[in-house]
Amino acid sequence: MFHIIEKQIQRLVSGHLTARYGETMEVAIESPKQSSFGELALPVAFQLARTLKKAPRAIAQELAGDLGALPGVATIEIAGNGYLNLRLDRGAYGHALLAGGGAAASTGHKIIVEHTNINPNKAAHIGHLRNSVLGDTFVRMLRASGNTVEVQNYIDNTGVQVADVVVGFHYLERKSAAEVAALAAAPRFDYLCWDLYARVSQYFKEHPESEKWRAETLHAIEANQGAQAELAHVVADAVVLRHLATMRRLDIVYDVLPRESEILHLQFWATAFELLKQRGAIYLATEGKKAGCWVMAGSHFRENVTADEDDADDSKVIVRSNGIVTYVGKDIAYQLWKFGLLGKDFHYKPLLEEAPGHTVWVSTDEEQSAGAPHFGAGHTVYNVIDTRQSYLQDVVAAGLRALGYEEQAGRSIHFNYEMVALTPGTCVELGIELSEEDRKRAYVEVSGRKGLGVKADDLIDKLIEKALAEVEDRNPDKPAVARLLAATQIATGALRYFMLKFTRNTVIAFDLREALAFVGETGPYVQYAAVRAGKILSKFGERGETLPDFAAVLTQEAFERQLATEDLWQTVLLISKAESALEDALAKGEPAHFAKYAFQLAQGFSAFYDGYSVIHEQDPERRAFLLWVTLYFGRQLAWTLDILGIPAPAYM
RNA sequence: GGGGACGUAGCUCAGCUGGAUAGAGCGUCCGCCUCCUAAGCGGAAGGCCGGCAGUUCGAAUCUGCCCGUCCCUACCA
Repeated sequence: MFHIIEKQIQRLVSGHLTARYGETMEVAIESPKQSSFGELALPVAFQLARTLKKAPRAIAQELAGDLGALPGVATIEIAGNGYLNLRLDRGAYGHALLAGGGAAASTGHKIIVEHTNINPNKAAHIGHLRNSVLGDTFVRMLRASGNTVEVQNYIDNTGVQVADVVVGFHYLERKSAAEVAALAAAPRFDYLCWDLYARVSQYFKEHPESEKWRAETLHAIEANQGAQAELAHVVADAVVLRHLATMRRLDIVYDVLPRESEILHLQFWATAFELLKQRGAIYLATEGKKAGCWVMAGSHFRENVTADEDDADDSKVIVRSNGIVTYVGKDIAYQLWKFGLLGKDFHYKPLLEEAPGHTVWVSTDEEQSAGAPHFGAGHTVYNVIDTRQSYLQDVVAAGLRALGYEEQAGRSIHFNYEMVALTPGTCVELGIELSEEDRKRAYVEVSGRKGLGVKADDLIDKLIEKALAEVEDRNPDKPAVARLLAATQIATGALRYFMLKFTRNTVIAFDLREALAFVGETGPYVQYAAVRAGKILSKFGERGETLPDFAAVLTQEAFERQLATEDLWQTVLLISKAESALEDALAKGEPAHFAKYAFQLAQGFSAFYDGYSVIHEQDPERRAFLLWVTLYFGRQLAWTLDILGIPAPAYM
């Protein structure tokens, strides 16, 4: 509701400025520093001061006089050096809230969000969790504001990481595809791969000559022939299913899994390669370290480098001298497909039903796409990828530009975020051994290669265990199944909120104690507010009472009387800002901002809960009003939690 | 060497395109459950916003320089 008023005033004031001063400008609207100053603050007088060469306060005075009555606004005051502070007409505002507002309008463009993208060669860890939670929440935010969104989870099933685990099974363990398939059928095959991957990495370090196994394996995989290729399929397919299962524990699902194997087998890369060569985006290096490689010149993706300054050292290898394309090359082909620019499409087959009525599809090279939605061909593409890969993302975007797709390159957005690292303290707590130098660092990077990290499923298990103990303690009378469900929901809420509370460019120094916290600024705190609101209403029902006819009792005059109480007005105002908070967070591209709003909303309700006894209230009008606030809060918080992907438990 | 991010309370972090007395959580200390679940609420202490200069009516926010931390700069991704 608040955002509607905000926009309306913005429009009216902006129109007035154009008419009065001939100034066209975006009218900024802020919240006053103190709530006692009103609900909206306009610093326009400051903005105008420059061009009009007048004191801000004088301009503010003029504006206050000229603007006249604004709809929904009770008073306009001049404050400070020239602020215009507006107070809303509380009665009218409350009454409008009761009547309800409109839904978000659809934009019509398809937005593609690519996230998760975990190499299918080991278990998911907390770093991957940040990616998935960030991506999934952003998707929910986009959808809640009316966008059509397609969620893609790119599977690099032919890359070096999968190859390394295949090396482990084939050369070190000497296992056949059938034997590995049997292992893969057991629970948590991804954990087994986690250890093997670390072992292989260590083996390569100690026996550099054995790295030829990796090259052989990569060749076999790319050619899709031989035992290693078969093993790669077994490993990658099984681990992908494990990743999907892990993410589903956090209510994260996908629409389609485009796989690198199809990028190769369906000649996506070959097509892109031809395009890149034809348009001179890449060239064959003939001398130096990169002789024999197809490279992209540094001037394409680096600023401040002119073509004649181009240094072979700055160039990026797209195709290795042994003929194998790099990840970046394949990603350029993939990006082209995402925008519908490649002139080719995958075939698709249903992989599994992730939720009732929701099927996740996977790319395939065999024609069997019956019933598949039309994937790809997006208008805007968000790539949720950690910030360390900025360089590679720049190369990919440069690839699009070099092919003449300037607009699409601009709408290909690297939704970057910082890594999750471990504090040395947490490593000690988890029994992870650290080197001398690592121990001195503020934090150490999670590394799959070193097997250094906290596995996602382990963390979720821990959270559920802790939540269950609390739930059992508080709800001994509830059935075990229901308690487990509540504990699982609390764990999900705690984890998702934890991953979201940091802004994207903050390195999360993962602290186990903080991640396991259920008090303070946490998911469970927010969930608890929802539980309490629900409890008020269920207790009310248990007493055999029925809700009043709000429209009849809560007239505009009644709202005016009730909202004259300052803290109640602040509570209602806060509840009405959910849509506004979403818009703000989307504009900033910062899910953390929306998570923060959820927390503030819960804080507001907790104070309300403490300060007012709803069902024991004697005055009928006040009681109806308090009930309405409770209902309104419940509705807005449910909407907010849903967008954050945080479930609302029945009790806690 | 080049590119980028960061430095705000004891700790972990928010602070929007400059704006009114710099915020939150944790931790510490003090209060609050015969009353809708205390995973809660109220209060207190705690800050030269890394440093210096500049831009201006006004700077945590913008610019430059310095100090410190981190990431990237692979024929890994």
